[in-house]
Amino acid sequence: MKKKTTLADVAAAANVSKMTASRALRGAKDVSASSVEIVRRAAQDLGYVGNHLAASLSSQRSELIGAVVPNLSNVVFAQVLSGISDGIAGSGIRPVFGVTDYSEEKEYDIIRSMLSWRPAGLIVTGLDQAPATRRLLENADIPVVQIMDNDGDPVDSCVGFSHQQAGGAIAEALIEVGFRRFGYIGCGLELDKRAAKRRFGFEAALKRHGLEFLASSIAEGLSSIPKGRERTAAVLKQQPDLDCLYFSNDDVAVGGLFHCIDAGISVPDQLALAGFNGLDVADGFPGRIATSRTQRNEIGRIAAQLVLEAAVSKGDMPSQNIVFVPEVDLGNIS
Amino acid sequence: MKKKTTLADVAAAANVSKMTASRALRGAKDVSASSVEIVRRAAQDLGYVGNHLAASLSSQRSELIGAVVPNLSNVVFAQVLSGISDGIAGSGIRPVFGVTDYSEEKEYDIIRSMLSWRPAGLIVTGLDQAPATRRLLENADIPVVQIMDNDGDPVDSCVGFSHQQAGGAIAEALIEVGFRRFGYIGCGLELDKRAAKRRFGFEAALKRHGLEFLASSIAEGLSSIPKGRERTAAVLKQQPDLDCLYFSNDDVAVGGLFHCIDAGISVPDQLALAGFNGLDVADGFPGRIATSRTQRNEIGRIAAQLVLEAAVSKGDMPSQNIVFVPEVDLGNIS
DNA sequence: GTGAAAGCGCTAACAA
DNA sequence: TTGTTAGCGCTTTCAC
Repeated sequence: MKKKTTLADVAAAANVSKMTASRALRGAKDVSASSVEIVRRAAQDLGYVGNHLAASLSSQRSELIGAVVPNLSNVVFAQVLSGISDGIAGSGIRPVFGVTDYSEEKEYDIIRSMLSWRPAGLIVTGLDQAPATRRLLENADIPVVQIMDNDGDPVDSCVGFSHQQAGGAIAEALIEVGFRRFGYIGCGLELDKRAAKRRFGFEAALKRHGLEFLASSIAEGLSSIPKGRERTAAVLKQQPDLDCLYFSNDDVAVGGLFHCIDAGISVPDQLALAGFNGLDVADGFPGRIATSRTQRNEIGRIAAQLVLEAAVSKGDMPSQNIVFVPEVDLGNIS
Repeated sequence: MKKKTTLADVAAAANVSKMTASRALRGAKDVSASSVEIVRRAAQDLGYVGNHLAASLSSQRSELIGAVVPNLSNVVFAQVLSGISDGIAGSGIRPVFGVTDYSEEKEYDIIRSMLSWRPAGLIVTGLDQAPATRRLLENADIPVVQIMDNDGDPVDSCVGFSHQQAGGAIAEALIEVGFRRFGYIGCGLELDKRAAKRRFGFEAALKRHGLEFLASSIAEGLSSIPKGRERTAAVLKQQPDLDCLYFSNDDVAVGGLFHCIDAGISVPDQLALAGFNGLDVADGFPGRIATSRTQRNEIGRIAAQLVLEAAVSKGDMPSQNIVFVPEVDLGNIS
């Protein structure tokens, strides 16, 4: 391992002190243009790559931001990360990510491990962390932005939407256009608190109209197209006389759609399907599914910008609470 | 900002030296069980969160790994990140990601910025970096794993597959089952070198059989379902007499499928469609599209493990070259 | 505009 | 098994 060139090497090559070199490379103002020029050239010649570990340790502020999401095998949280990446573009800050797989233990470990990097801020999915995790966030003394939810009590800032309301809103819309015989199919509600909130909101809306789920199937584990397909078959076998099925998300709903296509059930005429997220792929289907479109990219971007602003203003920025409203899209239903 | 508790505080509280505290918390072996117990308890009581910046600076090895992908708005590279996350699970290493948007400049900046964190290793998508970027990687003196491609000359290790071969393989398969009148529709080949390699491989296979693309449309910018739809309409208008369309990936192909469904073109009887990636969502369609299934999760996982192994063996591990072969899936074609 | 000294919080290397 | 000393490479602070 050849010795890495350090700032001292650059300074020596440029015949200035380490401090001048440091200032020149960081673009500080109190340096003469000529020094900047000489130092820049020396750094270039030596192939100097700064050391953020040392810089952050010394300056007590790191240029890392943590992003915690429950999963990355479907596109939703990937788009959140994409938005975060956009939000910090040009700031020099690098995003560190962690995938919890919807596990509270993993979430705790990930957040703890991220905190040990003294990040400039943390973006965490959801408001329902375990108590120990919440304590970690509260004591972190850095900007924390919880995202993708709004039903609960944020630690600090929050950028999201109410899942309960989203479930209620699409239920109201579906009732409005005439559906009455509802069924529900979901995956992993024991882990995915937000999906559970949607179901709750949907069911509450049904109740307000004197309705209820006539059939319901909740599978364990991650949502997937095959699981949606299989459960749809099972539910329709048990209760064929439904006019609308609400799914925990679009993936599961697409599985339902595939079952209907196979089984010769016309969507939405014989049976309407409703999901959640507003995935692009669901848009062009012959039988469109209804959905609630969420602003995933935006949420990631804005959360990242909040962290940036809070980091700049060094603690004297009030917590923000930014609320999105997912847009109900009934697709080609009446 | 309340002063963070440091290792010294923990050591003081436990009545041992900083070194003993350090060793106890890291689970080093040369510490008595009683010391470990006392230090652990003290750390717990004080809510101590270690400082990886200081630890990494001091030990000259960081527990960060860089992952560079071209984009995160489709699921392919999200699954790569997911695989990386799996591959480093339990190691205490945290992944830092960067999104290049297929821009060589951004890629350079991201990699440079990642290197300044002195990561344990770097996982970079593709083999076709700009010369300056390649130099950066060559001089980085850390394990570098290039992924998702195998057509070219890796800097260090490589986990991927040949896009050229993948294009050739599906072409051969389609010719084998009788297709002769091929068209091509792609997006962003000017940026996505790997998509261009697939087209090249496909076209080379056609040539070997005395065939060629009878129509071709290459759109600029990111691939998307709407773009695939629109281009398919345009190509079929210009050259209706095709029996098979090859797309730059599954997203574009799904767009093509949507056009066919709209236009009443039976897939694959009247017109076969072939994409690339093997997205789950494409599986259940009424008219299945042909595709090449790539092992994205696996590739991410193995790349991460290579970095881990190389980091442990401190430089004396030879470069690896792990080759996957995407599996051709003709769907329900003949 | 520039530099010297001190120290960020930890660990390597050695000594006890 | 434990402690001491000396840094890791940078930035802060303050003097010039």
